[in-house]
Amino acid sequence: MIKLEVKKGHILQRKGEVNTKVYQVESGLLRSYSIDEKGKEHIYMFAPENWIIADNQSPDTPCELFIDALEDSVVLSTEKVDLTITDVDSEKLIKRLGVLQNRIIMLMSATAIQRYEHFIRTYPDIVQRVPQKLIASYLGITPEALSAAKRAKALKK
Amino acid sequence: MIKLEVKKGHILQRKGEVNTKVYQVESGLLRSYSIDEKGKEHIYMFAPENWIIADNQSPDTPCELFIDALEDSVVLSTEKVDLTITDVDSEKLIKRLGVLQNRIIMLMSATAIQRYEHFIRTYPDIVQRVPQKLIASYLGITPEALSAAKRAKALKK
DNA sequence: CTCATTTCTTAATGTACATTAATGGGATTG
DNA sequence: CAATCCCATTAATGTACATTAAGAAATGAG
Repeated sequence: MIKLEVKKGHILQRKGEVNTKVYQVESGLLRSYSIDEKGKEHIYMFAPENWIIADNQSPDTPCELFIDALEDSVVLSTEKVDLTITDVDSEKLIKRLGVLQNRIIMLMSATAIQRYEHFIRTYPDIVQRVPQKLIASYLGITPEALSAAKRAKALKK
Repeated sequence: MIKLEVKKGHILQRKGEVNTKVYQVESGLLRSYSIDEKGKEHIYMFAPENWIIADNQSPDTPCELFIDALEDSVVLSTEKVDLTITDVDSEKLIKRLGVLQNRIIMLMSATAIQRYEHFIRTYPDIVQRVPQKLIASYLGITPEALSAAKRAKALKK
């Protein structure tokens, strides 16, 4: 287990690399994201203080995600193989499955603005800390679409 | 742990109920799905033989998903609270996180036809067993869109 | 086998969001 | 302080997919 100090913008993991590490955020903010064929970024997860972030692929396959720092951060890095079964908290894993389940249902059934409202309710602190365009990327839409959706909503009131 | 024989079409769990059970499929095929405000179904997961299916919410909150049988099935039903930590295989949970991760990335970055091709590669057996409209529902599109996408693809060849 | 039901396909139209491009406002750095 | 960069917004146009409706094909029940 190694403690890392990472500067904003530093990339901890790249897609295609063998992914053997799990990162625990002590302070700051990390994110994981994919880049599609057209070069567009899609944020998979934000990881503020006390969150764990990693590529959920088996350790012997190349990973799908990039991980980098959105703020100067302090991170504990652990080798996946060093995590014994007793270390892994099944309850936390199940909780995360629940988060991903809700995310998938939202992506399939909710409009952009509904997903945005759900996000600011669920992660009010992150909204304050990152630019809107990154939230749009998490929601699966463009910053322009998010901007337009908020305007349309404001007009209705 | 109870063994259930469920007929095709039987609903094992409804949205809003307290969700205390985990189902293990011995034979047949189950699915979990949500129904949105407009009454439209969105399939979250197919569960053929040897799969485990459940709502990934904590056992004290009302569940998000319906679970029913797409074929006559035999299912082992277990109370979540009866699953001790030693029962839960962390490795399987992590593998499932990987599956959900890929699903989310696909939903955010791939077109309908790309998601379809990924699906038939990943679950070739399920394609044979369920109508196309259910696969469309899993992919997050309408049956009409899937039909059109396949036609467009065939024309290109 | 026959009828009824479900499923698949096609086509016309509608809509949410993407793309592109331009503009102005903060923030950041030399 | 000026120059630059990043970010948010707006508008025009484009596109993927939804919706609606109809008919054809497959499936299932009696």
